[in-house]
Amino acid sequence: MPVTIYDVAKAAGVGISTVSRVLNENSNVREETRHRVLEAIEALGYKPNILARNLSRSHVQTVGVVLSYLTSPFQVTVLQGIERFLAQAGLDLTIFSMESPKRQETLLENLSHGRRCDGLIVISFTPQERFLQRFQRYHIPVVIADFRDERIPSVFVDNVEGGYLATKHLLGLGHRKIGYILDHTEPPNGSGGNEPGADRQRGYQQALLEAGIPFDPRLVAESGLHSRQRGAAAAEVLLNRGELLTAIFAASDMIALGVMEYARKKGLRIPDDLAVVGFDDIELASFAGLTTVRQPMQEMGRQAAEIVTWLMQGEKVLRTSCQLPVELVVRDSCGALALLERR
Amino acid sequence: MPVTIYDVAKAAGVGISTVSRVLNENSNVREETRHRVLEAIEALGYKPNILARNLSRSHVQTVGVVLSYLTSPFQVTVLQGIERFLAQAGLDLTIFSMESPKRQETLLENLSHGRRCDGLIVISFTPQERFLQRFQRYHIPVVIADFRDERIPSVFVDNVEGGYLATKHLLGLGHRKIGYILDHTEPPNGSGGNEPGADRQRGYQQALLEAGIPFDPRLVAESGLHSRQRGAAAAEVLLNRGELLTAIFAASDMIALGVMEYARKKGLRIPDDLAVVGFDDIELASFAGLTTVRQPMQEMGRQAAEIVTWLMQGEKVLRTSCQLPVELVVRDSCGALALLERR
DNA sequence: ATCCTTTTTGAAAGCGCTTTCACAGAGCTG
DNA sequence: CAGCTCTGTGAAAGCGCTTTCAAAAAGGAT
Repeated sequence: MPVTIYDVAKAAGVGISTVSRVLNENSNVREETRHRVLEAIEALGYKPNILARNLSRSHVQTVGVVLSYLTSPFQVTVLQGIERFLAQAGLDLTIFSMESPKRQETLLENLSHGRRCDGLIVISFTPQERFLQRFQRYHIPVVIADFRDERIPSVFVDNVEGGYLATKHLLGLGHRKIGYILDHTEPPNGSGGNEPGADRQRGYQQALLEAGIPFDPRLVAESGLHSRQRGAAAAEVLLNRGELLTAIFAASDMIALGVMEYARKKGLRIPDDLAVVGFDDIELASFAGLTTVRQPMQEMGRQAAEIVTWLMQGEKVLRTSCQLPVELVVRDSCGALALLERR
Repeated sequence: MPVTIYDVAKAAGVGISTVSRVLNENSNVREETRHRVLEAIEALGYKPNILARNLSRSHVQTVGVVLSYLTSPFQVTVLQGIERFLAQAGLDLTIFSMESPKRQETLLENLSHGRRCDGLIVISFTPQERFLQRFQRYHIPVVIADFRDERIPSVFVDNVEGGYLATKHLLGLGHRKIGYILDHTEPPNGSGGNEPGADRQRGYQQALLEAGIPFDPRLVAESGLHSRQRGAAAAEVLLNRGELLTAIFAASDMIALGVMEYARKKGLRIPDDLAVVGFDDIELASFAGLTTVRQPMQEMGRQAAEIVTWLMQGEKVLRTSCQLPVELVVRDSCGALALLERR
C-alpha cells in the first residue's frame, strides 16, 4: 500500500540506487535523470520510510535527554533550550525522567544498550563510569548540562562565582549572620563530578572569608531536594538552631521560595526580618520578587545540544566544555532596592 | 563487532527463527531449547538491535507528544503524567513543541508522514482534519488532552462546571461586578473543538444568570496567551474600562498571577481591593495563595497516555473520551478564608 | 509397530532503505 | 581509431530482525 523506493524507481524508469542517490543529494546523477526521479517522487507522493533508513544507516535521528525531575523548573527550562536547538536541527528529542536514583540505574542500563538515541544530554548529574564506557563503545556521545565533569563535554556556570556574588551582596547590605541552604553535598549515587551546591558553598565561604567572618557550619543546612517543601523544612531547621540569622542564601530558587514560605508562616517579614537570595532565576523568582543569581538556563541547553550534535557528526570538538556566565539579579527579597531608594 | 541474532543461533546450535521465538516469548519452543538459547544470549551478552526490530515490525515503540509551549506549567504537568505512564509501559516519549501556529503546520506535516511515533498525544488543541486523516491512514492513533473533540478520543475536564464553581464562589462572597479574562475564544488556527476558555466563560455566565446578574461583555477581556505578562496587560485593560470590578476570574493561574502582579503594582490589595481566582492549580498557585479551580493535570496526561497505548495495540476503545473532575481550591486571594475566620 | 496429530524447528523470504561494485558509455589523448 | 579515464547507472548485497512455510521430531492411539 505505501509507496516505496521501488515504485518510484519503476515510475521514473531507473534503478533504486539512482532514486536513493537523488534522495540523498548524492552527486553523480545526470540533471535530466534527477529531474525524472523528482517528478516521480512528486507524482506518487513518496516519502522515504524512516525505519528502513534508520536500520540501513544505523542511527535514529534522535537525541535523548535524561533529567531527574520533570517537575523542576530549572531542568525544564534547560530542556526548552535543548528542544529549540534540536527542532531546528531536524532531530527528534526523547526524554527520560529518572525520578529516583534507582530508576536512574535501570534507565541508563537500558539506554546504554540498544541504540535508542544517537546522542545523549544529561542534566545535573554524571552517569557512572560503566555507563559512560558503554556509550562510548556504541559511539553515542554524551554531554552534561549543569554539571562539570572533566571526563565528558559539559556546559555549566561558575557556581563558585555565583555563590560569591550572592553572599557578597548580602554582606554589602550589612548582613553578618548569613545562612546557606544547599540541596546536597554528595550526589545520591556518588558518581563524581562537581556538585553545584557544593561549589556555591565554596563561593559563599570565600565571600565570608574576605569579609573576615569565620565560617560557621551551623549556618548551613541541606534540603536534599530542590523543592519548596524541603526548602521550608531546611529553613525551619536553620532558623531554630539558636543562631540569629538575618539572611539566607539558598542554592536554588525553589529552596528560597520554601524559605520565604516558612518565614511568612512564622510571621517573619521579608526582607525586613529576613533577607533571602536564591539561585537560577526561574520564572517564579520574578513573581516572588526574589533576588537571585541568574544562570542562562536556556542557553545552557542550547549549548549542550549544539555540542552533542557536533559530536554525533563525528567532529572532534576541541572546546569540550563550556562555562557560561552568572549574574546577580536584584529584586526585593533583600531590601537592597529599598535601601537604595532610601538614599 | 556487535553480536547479532546469528551469533546467538550459532552458539546455541539452532536457527535464528528459534532465537527470535524465545526472544519474543513465542510459545512452541521446547523447554530445553529455550534454555540453550537463553544461555547463549547470556554468554554473548546479546541485545536485539532495536532498529532492525522496528523495521521488521514497522513500529517505533514511541509516542509523540505535541504541545504548544514547554514554558506552560500546565502543559508540562500534563506531560509529566504522560511520561510516568509511558515509562512504566516501556514506551519512549518524544516531544514536539510548536511555539507558533505556523510551526504547528510544518510540524504536523512532517509528523504525519514518516512513522516517527506509533501514537500521538496532542495537548490543548485539535489538529486540522487533513492531518487527522493522514494519521488515520497510517494507523497512528491520536488522542487529545485538555480539549474536547467529538472526532477523536479526548480527555478533558468539565470547563463549564469549573467556570461556574469559580464564579459561584465569588458570588457567594458578595461580589457582583466580576470580570473574566480568558486566553482566546477561537483557537489561533481555527480547527474546531471546544475551547476551554470559552467553556469556562459559559460557566461564568451561567452562574451570573442564576444570581440574576446580567452578563456584561465589557467585563470580559482576552489575554491571548497564558502568561503573566499577558494576564497583567488584560487586567489593565479590564480595570481601566471604567467599570468598578471587585473580582476577576481568570481562565488560568498564569493569567491570574499576572492580574495579581498588576494589582500589586497599582497598589490594589488582594483580596481586600480585588479578589482573584484562577484555573488549573499549578504549583505556583499554592505559593501565591491563589484560590483556583483545580484540574487533575497529571491524571489527564496519564489517561491520555493509557488510551493511546490501548489504541496502539489495536484495541477498540469504547470509552473514547473521558471527563475528569474539577475542584475549587480555596486559598486567600478572595478573602474567603478571612471571611470564614471572622465568623 | 504403524499411522495420524501435534509440536518444534530451520530455511528462506521479506521489511525498505543505503552502499558497494562492476559495467556501459562518454570524453580524451596520442 | 585504439586505449584510457571518467561519469552515470543498475544489480545485488547488506542492515538485523520477524514471520511464513514446510519439513522433522515427538506423541498418541490403535
